[in-house]
Amino acid sequence: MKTFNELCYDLLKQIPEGKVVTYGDIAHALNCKAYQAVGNAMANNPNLIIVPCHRVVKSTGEIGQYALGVTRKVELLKSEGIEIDQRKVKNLDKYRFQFLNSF
DNA sequence: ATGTTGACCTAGA
DNA sequence: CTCTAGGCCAACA
Repeated sequence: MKTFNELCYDLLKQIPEGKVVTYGDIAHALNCKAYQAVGNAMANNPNLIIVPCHRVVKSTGEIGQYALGVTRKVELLKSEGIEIDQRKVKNLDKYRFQFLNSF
């Protein structure tokens, strides 16, 4: 049994380019409400290259945080074609990626 | 086993 | 819209 964090990384790896998700979405995909645990998984940041942690934002549309800094996170998101207003995602629902089967 | 922490969420004022 | 308070879950010391 992989840890909750590993599951989070798996889900993140499923996120395609130009798509973003919220911490709550990841938790919901795991049929749980461990929003904080998801954030903790990102904070652990085991594999920043393999896991696109930069595609995870808050439910309010704010960027949240990033290991390399919020600025770098915004740059990456904008590089993927996502419209961002300084520090908030404009059409979050438009770029929202919905996980299919988490089981 | 208990307590603290964290890249959070929701609701109420 | 902004601010405050409570809750929620897993990982770690």
